[in-house]
Amino acid sequence: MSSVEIALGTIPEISRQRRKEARPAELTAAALELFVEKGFAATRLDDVAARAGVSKGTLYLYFDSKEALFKAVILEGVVPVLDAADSVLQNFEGTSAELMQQLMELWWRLIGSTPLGGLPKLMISEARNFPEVAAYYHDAVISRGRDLVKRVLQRGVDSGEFRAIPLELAADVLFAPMLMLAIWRHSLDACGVVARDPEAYIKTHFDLALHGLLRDEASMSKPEK
Amino acid sequence: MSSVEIALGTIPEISRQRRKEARPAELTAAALELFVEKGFAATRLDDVAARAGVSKGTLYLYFDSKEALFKAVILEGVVPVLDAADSVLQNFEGTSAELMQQLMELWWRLIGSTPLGGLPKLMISEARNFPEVAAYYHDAVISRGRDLVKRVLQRGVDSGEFRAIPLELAADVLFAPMLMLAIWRHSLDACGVVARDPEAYIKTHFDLALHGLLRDEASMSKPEK
DNA sequence: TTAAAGTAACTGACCAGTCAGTCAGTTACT
DNA sequence: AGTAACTGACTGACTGGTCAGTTACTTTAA
Repeated sequence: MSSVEIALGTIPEISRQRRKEARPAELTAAALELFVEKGFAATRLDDVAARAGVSKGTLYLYFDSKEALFKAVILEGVVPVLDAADSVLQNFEGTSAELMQQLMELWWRLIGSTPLGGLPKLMISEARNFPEVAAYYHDAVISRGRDLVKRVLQRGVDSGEFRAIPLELAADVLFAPMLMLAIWRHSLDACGVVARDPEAYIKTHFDLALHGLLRDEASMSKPEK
Repeated sequence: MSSVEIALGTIPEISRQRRKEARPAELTAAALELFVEKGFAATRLDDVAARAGVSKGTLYLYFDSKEALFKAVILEGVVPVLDAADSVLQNFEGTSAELMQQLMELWWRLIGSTPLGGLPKLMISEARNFPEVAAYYHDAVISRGRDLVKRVLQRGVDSGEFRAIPLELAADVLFAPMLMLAIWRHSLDACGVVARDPEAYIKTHFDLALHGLLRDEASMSKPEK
């Protein structure tokens, strides 16, 4: 009966006032985890609330509907970080290859390896069920990210470091392995399959992106031997 | 009242006997489309049945449960094609670069651009909800596909055409852009966003995979100018 | 200092709609 | 006449969303 000794929350020593400010973020964090794990439709709001340490009723104090919660998860997850990359690009001094490596590692550290790394999987899974959110995500994240990569490539081409390649297409091609790394992590890798080592994967990707597979260009034009 | 003039199926002129054989495939085809579009949980069996031109009751004559239908969709989609690639590899005469290009185009023609191209998205979305199916898919498709790519790479390395690279990682990295191409097609590309041109995308990927970004290797060691 | 009144945050039982799964009955073929 | 294929109304479990009631804290006043 007495609920005194049952179910102490994880962070009980905070006043309700202060907690109110933290609640939306706690709820969206819980929702992100569960949406990524189970998908939007298969996630129960009771579970989201429970994981955030509140009841379902409380969830509805902060979000009007399940769909509103979904949108909040995306919008909140979208805001940060992309600016950080922007300023790295602006102020960078070294070669474009180095810049590229830096950005790849930055992305993995700040997004890929964090809970935010689940967003690509989530957005891919649900895009067709939430076209407006998908459109927003496309404009706010994908276009911007692609632009960033394109600018790095352009920088390399301008300096003569990179070959001339179709920027738009190359940007997508070069970012795909990073996306897949994050996606694996939240899908098949999460069910017992032996996962890749992210560092080594990124290193290999970077190496291939720069040098390609061929041993040397000469052997292409000259007959072998 | 009379259902005579309502809702003629698409292929009405076939006897029930003969239809019975085709039903499972018709149902899994309809289910694949809807699972890929909406996800497993959000897909209604009434809709699957309707799209296949039957009632829900009929669906249950062929599949025991929604989950059984899901498994059938995956298992059926998995069986074909991979063998075709195998034999191409065995009998190929040209350079490994040519072989790689052939296989990439083959994959896109037979899988990526067909309804089967939805499987990666579906499997990624649902892997954690169906770990056993994911494990099967991993063994039957992913491992085998990865092996195939590894063998192509090995062939190139052995002949001196390719540099020595970590096979396992490189295989994943090089296949990622192809997977993403198929995934885009069934997620964000399907909601109004301007889609890439697959041919051009694959061409760029192939070019980058072979030659990399750098203009020439020499410029790496020598100072520029 | 304490107690009473006030209020914002929170709860969980409940309701209404949905959908996987069933089965008695119908239809088309032999 | 017999039967295999098929139908669609039905049910029971589940879950998104609501709201009357409870709890934890603050303010007022004696």
